[in-house]
Amino acid sequence: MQNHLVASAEPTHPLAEALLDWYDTSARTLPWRVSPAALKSGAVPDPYRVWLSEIMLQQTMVEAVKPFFARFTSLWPTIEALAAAEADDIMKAWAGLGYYSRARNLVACAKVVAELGAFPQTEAELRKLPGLGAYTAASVAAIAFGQPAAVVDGNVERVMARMLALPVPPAKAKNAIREAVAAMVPPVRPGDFAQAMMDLGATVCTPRRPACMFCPWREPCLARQRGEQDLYPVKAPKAEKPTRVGAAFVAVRRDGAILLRKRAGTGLLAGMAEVPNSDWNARQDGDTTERAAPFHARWREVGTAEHGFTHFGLTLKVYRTDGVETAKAPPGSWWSQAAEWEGEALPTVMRKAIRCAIPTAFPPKAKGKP
DNA sequence: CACCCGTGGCC
DNA sequence: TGGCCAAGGGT
Repeated sequence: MQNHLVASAEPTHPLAEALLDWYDTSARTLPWRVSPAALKSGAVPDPYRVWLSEIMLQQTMVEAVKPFFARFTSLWPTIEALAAAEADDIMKAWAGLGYYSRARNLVACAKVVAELGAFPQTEAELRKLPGLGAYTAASVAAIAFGQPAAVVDGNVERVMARMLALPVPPAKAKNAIREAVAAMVPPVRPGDFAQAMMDLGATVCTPRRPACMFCPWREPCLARQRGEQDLYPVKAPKAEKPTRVGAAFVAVRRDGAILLRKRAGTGLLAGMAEVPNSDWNARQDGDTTERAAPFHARWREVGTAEHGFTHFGLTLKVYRTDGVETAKAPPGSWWSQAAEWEGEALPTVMRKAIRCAIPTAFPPKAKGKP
């Protein structure tokens, strides 16, 4: 029932026409994308890959997603395979990508879809699935199923803020933006149109120094006409970001294993692994955090680990003790051998803390030029 | 609607 | 170097 090839009597908006022409020659090649040429030749997108990529791309840059997408599709090539997987294995594979509720919703969504037998194909039905909000439901409907849905993400907001010279932050004009986009969605190639808007925002209409000379919309763009493209989108005032402090405890057994435990199922880093640690408070008077140690031992302070979360910064005092006996492992915890650390569901802040205590753990990836 | 929820790259 | 930013969703 996919209607990628279903024509319509409605005309395509001139701006959509120009954008699709630009997309035909300028589309990015992405592992989860069916190229416009392939699509025209009859290739059909895999809804599973479209959905998985859209979830991973939420608030996450393309380059960060690529290795995770490759890993996931290798481990779980289909939605049925993913639905049958152990949730813990999925959390482990997600470790490092951030926003871990996405991974929990991914598991829940996979089970629902596997039960249904297939993804629903309409925006309204997709919207009911866990982890699919307005953006993702529209994007899957458009890209995977050829539905004329209005896809509005951060890229589209920025593009439209400049097109319309919006005098307010895009978040304050969501309805106006969605309506403006909906009026442009073409009756054919709505999925390409959505991806073209996002490619335009990502490669031409960029947050800083937009490359207006290469933009298919440089003539109609109101901000560009005024030479004020750098003034948009209007920024919302930023909220203050407090700093919290806490303590983390790296217990090293005589064979080199370290003590880990699992975080609570809700809230920050829900369901992820951690080294034992104190509460993270706004202020710490003295070193009372040391009382949060998992057991009594000679804890040496070995340094601090800094980490920035979305809405607060964290400074963790890191303590280490060595030569621990196995009998001292508290219930709910487990000993993890060095060879297993990379595979644990450890978020980045915990990897930093462990690296602080054990410098050979989690070596930074070599990425610089030789 | 305001707030919560990660991470790494960039200038 | 630190603030800003990137294909949002849930509550």
